[in-house]
Amino acid sequence: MLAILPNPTNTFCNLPAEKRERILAVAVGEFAANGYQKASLNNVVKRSGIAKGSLYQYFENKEGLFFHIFECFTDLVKDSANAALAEAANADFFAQLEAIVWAGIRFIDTHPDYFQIYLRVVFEQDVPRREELVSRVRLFPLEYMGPLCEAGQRAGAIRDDIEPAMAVFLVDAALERFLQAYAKPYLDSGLRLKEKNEQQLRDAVVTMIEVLRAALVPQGQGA
Amino acid sequence: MLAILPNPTNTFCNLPAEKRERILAVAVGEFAANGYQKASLNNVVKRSGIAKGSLYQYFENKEGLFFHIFECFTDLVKDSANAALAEAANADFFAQLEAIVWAGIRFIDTHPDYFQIYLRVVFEQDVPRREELVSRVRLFPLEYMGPLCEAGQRAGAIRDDIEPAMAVFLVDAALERFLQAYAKPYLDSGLRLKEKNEQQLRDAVVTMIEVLRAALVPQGQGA
DNA sequence: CCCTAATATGACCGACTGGTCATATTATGC
DNA sequence: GCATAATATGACCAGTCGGTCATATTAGGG
Repeated sequence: MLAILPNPTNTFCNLPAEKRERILAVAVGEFAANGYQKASLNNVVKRSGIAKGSLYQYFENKEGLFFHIFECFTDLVKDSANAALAEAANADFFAQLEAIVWAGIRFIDTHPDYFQIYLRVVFEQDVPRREELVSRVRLFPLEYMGPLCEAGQRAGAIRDDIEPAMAVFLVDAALERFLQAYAKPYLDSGLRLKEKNEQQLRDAVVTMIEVLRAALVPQGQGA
Repeated sequence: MLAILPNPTNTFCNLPAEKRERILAVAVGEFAANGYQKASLNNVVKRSGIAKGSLYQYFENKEGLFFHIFECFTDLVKDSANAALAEAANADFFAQLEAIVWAGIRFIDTHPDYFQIYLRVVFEQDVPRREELVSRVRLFPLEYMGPLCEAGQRAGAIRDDIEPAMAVFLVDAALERFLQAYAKPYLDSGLRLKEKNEQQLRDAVVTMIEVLRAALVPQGQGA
């Protein structure tokens, strides 16, 4: 399924860690700030203090650099989600959703530039192999949530009069938009997540999960 | 509140309608296909068969052209939403939501390029005065939905144990994402909206509204 | 018909882009 | 210490961009 992305050269991999990470950090910042097309390799080499030619000994071209960054991002996402789900493995469906939301919030706090790059990939058209990149990230929560919803329906925890796809859609929309709102205040429809303190944020998450539970639990079966 | 956007020149407004609309259509296509930054005015003049200098007699610069296009877009959106709400003025909250969704679907079918430009403005960082532009479009449904939710709570049609902001957030997230999914199949989490026929699409809309109703109606008060 | 004002034109500008390559520097094995 | 391979360098390239401007064309009023 997943086509292979070009790797950095050995020369890059053998670089001292400090230099390697400095270049990567500068490049991540540049792509986050400007998007794929407008990101300038001249800026990257200038700000990371290396020569233009060196960059082309580390990566095949602009795409190669970008794909490597995106691969780092997907690795970080997978680690983050797996850790969250491991902790909530035995909890019920909605508790697992809550764990996913918190993992997302922590991810955005820790790696805002990577999340910004992800948003750009999702919504810009001129990113090379965009749909393939998006699917690499989205496949994970979707493939996880689909079976979970179906299991919930079989167990009677989720109403069975709606398609599983619709349940997944609504949950996915709410969760993804919640994280977008957290990262981009002008998307939060008045929730003002970024102005909330820890406790208020916690309340907002709990409330959202509670409303989703009401939407998906069999009718007449209150919270 | 709303700062003034630069207008096209009189020269542009006095152009024969055919020529004016041809230029506009080409420019809309260019911005939709490439986003603000990568959109090429050289392409616009080439494809619309006018001289480079003429474009700069019609608009102050690239921003001026883009702002004019966005203003056309917001006018179309307002007309579309107002027409939908006028028809559903006396219906209940959820019927009005359904009308909004259908207006959105029709808008995307009729003006796919404009919708694409809107998505770009929302999720790209390098669009001039982006947040102001986004708020011009989002203000409308949000200012409309907020009071409607509060009225619903006072009338007992919407549960009053959640903040109105959270109700608005969830509804807005579901509706907006539904339209995004309709416009961009890789965002639809498996709903496969674009593969549905008219009747199946209608069912999907009804189901989504039904699920939202379950989420927001007072507990124990079934559909 | 002519003069003026409005409009149309495209060659041209400086800035910047992703990418190349001959050359310089450093590391390695003997 | 020397030859060879690996790495680092930045001047340079062709192409594109948004934007300008002197000049050509057209339109309108007297």
